Amino acid sequence: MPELPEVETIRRGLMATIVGRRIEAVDVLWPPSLIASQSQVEHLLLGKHVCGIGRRGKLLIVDLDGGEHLLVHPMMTGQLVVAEDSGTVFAGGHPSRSMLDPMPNPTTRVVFRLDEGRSLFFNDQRKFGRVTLVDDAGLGADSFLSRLGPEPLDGGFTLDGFRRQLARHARAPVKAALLDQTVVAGIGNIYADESLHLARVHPRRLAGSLTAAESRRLHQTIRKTLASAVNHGGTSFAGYVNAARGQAGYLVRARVFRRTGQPCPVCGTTIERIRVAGRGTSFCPRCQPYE
DNA sequence: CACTTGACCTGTCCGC
DNA sequence: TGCGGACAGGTCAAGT
Repeated sequence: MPELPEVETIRRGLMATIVGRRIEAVDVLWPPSLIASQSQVEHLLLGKHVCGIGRRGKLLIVDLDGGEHLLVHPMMTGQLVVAEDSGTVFAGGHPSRSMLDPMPNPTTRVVFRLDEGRSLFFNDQRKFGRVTLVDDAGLGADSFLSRLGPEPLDGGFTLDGFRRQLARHARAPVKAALLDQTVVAGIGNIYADESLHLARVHPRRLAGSLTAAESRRLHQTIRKTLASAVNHGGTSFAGYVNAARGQAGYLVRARVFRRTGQPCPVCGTTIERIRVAGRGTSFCPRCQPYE
């Protein structure tokens, strides 16, 4: 469930805690989590310094000197935790367990031992997440990275471009289009529902059926919703603790996500839950009428 | 090409 | 109490 705001929050945490550190050892506890051969780990990873942390959509990019990069996709339950030998926890991500548990914990898949007594733990309860080692060329040619749509909080996410993408998916539910990472990068189930509610658009409306005003509203609410979530440190769930900022703050502000059966904050109508594009979907039947 | 569905996982919750 | 099944969700492969 880490979407753009959660990954951006992780990125900021890692900027403050592992940039400049050297990788001294890599412990692979569950091999499928790390897409890199033993030889690559030994020759391309060990001894390298972390020189920057980037992000593209929901993908975190750890830059190493020597032109190598670790692409981290948390998928649903992946988290990155930085801890010191003393036990101090510095940064986190979406949790499946409390990040204050001792590291490694039973969900730990890969451990990057760093200098100065620090370690970066990749934990992933459901084993869907991946850490992939690529070089500069691989960064550009990566099939996933190169196909991503624009960053929604950058100038490249224009209204005209968004409308063209909606037209391309004219016969799909608009929510399916929002979840398509080639349309716009970084939106997942939470912020799709939140953006659609704020824009007063029913999630099952066909993308090609939106009026000019509706697509303009949706373009705006995507940016507004994501920016707000980034400012609040992303959406947290039970057990999530970010040592730098405390509990991440967006969930209590959610308007429809995980609020099935509760009153809509705008009109008081009961929030309903339906299935759209294979995903659980919450919406307000009054604010977001199908017609 | 556009769009939908199932597989991948595992912890949790539900009904019997 | 225990068990089977549904559910959660991001991406990709395979299907219509």
